[in-house]
Amino acid sequence: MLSAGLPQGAVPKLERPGPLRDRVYEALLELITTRALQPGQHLVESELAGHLGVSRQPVREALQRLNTEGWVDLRPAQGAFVHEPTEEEADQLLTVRTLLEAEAARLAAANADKAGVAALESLCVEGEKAVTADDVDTAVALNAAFHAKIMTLAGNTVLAELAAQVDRRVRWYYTPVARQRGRQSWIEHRELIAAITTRDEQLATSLMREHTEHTRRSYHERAQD
Amino acid sequence: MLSAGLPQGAVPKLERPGPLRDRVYEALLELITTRALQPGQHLVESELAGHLGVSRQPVREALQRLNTEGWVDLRPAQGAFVHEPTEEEADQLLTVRTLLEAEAARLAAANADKAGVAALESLCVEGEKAVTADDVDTAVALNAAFHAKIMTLAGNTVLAELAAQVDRRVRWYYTPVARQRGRQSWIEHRELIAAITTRDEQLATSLMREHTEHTRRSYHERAQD
DNA sequence: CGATTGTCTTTCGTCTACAGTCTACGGTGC
DNA sequence: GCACCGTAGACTGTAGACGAAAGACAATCG
Repeated sequence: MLSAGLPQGAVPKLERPGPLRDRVYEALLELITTRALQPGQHLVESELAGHLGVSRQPVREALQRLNTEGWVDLRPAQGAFVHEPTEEEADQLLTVRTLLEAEAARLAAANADKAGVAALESLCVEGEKAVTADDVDTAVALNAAFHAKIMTLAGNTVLAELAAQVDRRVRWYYTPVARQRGRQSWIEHRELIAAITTRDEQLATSLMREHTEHTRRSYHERAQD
Repeated sequence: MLSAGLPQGAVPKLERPGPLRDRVYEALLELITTRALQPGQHLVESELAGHLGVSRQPVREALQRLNTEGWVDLRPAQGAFVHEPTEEEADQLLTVRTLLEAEAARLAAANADKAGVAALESLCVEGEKAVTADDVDTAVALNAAFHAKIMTLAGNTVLAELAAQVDRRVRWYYTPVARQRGRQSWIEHRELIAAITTRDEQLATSLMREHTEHTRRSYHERAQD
């Protein structure tokens, strides 16, 4: 017996660094979403490589992935540029997000079990707490977690992956808005939980649709300021 | 004036080879969709590189892109393997496709102009011709073109890009089915055109939803054989 | 006879080097 | 003074080489 004296599952699995390109990818994505790298900025491979302490190759691979996912534009023989969101694109992206999220809500209503609903409620409570405490960062994170949980409950992997990508970009475009729309958002979440609990697919769908549409409206109102 | 004696837009744009990785990408995608590379097969970089007459680098970049789009699985420190579709995944993918296509139909109904409808009708006529002539390959191609045209008419770039990816994978999974379901498919297309012409968004949505659902049903019936 | 360990091959992950191409700037002619 | 051309610099695109990890197989020990 090899596993004789070992503390069951507590073996840390020998945390491997994992492919370098992935870490570069995450680092760059972080830099982009936090606006450290601004839209339109020219990303020079050798610069990034030097700055991150790696070679150009992993940087290239990360940039290519970012390109396919719409974060950077890769102009041939010229290099990578941080994608510049347009009004139109943001709107289209939100349309798609509404679609995906609404479907997820429907599937979640169809599939959710007690444990799932309990998890949602727990997140909701935490979220309301964060809003009350004016802890915006936590509130935003919990909001993302809430939507992610619904995706999980929907049980559709393909849908989840697409939604994850779209969601992240939407959050990028709409960060200023998301930070405003705190309390109302969690009220709508509660209604959604109720619909899921009672297995009302129709209601869950339309609630989620309304919910994301509210975000769109907030954005356009804000844009007029 | 530089463009003085030039035949307007007939300048061949100086056909540049374009990034090598893209051509490798297309080549590999072709090989995968045509089953020349079978699901589960181990793709060795150096082999592919030698076979295509290029270095390993462009092959790597193409593989990474194929990975993010779900065509191959990239196991760390082990290499690329052609993705193996599962029943469950095919079903989930079709669910998403239904969503996206239905939304596209709705938007197309809202936006389509005379020229657009005319183009759809033209494709429909061609498609029916191909079916009558038992020209399956052409019929399949025209079917894809029809759906792509609807996407264009919808005018949502983001939606179109997602749908293009999902569609291609669905076609991969369901090729055996798609080749069966010829004539009925084009009848449904005609109904859809009618709905778009009359700007009936509701009808267009539900028709498209039914249309893709029929494909799912065909698949499951066939799976029972 | 079975399990384990050591080695060996294969293949990936990363780095370095070189050639092609685009951009920008300065000089020259009108 | 303005426009055009030529040159230089910088960056990307591609190729080749080296080190490292994973899997397979055989030899060895209990």
